[in-house]
Amino acid sequence: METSPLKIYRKLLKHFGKQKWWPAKTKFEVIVGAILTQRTNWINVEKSIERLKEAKKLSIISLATEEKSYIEDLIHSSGFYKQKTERLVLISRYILEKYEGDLHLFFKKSLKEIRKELLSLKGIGPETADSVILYSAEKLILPIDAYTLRVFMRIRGNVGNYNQMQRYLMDELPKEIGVYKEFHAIIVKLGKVYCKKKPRCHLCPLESTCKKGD
DNA sequence: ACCCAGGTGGCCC
DNA sequence: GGGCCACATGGG
Repeated sequence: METSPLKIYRKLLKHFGKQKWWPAKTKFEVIVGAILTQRTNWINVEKSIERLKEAKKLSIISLATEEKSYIEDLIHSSGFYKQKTERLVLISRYILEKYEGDLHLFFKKSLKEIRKELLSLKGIGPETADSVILYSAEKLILPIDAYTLRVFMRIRGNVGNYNQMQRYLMDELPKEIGVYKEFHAIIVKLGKVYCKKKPRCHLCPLESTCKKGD
């Protein structure tokens, strides 16, 4: 029975194949998706992103200046649409005002600085910040989501809080952006397919290591 | 009619 | 530090 994160990662890779995250065309689209998907099914997020694109509002300048009620309408399908509109507008205005609307300028800063600035924005918590840093800024940090905590809880028992889980996994995994990107994506894939409330452990690739139940 | 989804902030102790 | 709640839609 092997429970090391790297072994688990390899097993999941073999089972599911590469996920090739993040599904977005631009760095800014990653940020928008990261905010919209907070506690929300990705299908609903895709609809919002499509609507933003059709309306030609998927840009820093548009989201920073557009009427909020209009953005609320465009992202309606993602739920929590008032909060999320606030969050999209806030980060868009931040990048516009502090970095001339140029994400590359923002991402030239150090990982620590970027993380600190993202976390200072209301509505950007650790997972959203780390997702933006990994998939948009493409720097070395591993986002921890509910699935990650659940999966490792089932395999190892108590896993601690966000920071402890993150430290543990980043310490165990090869320090490569590509690995981190795939690892996070494939854990989400596992969570979507198998680790629902009713575990289907007999089909799960981690069956032998899973303690079953939470 | 429930339950959940690629969280976060506010409040409480 | 952790526990609980509001935030809201759409699919199973």
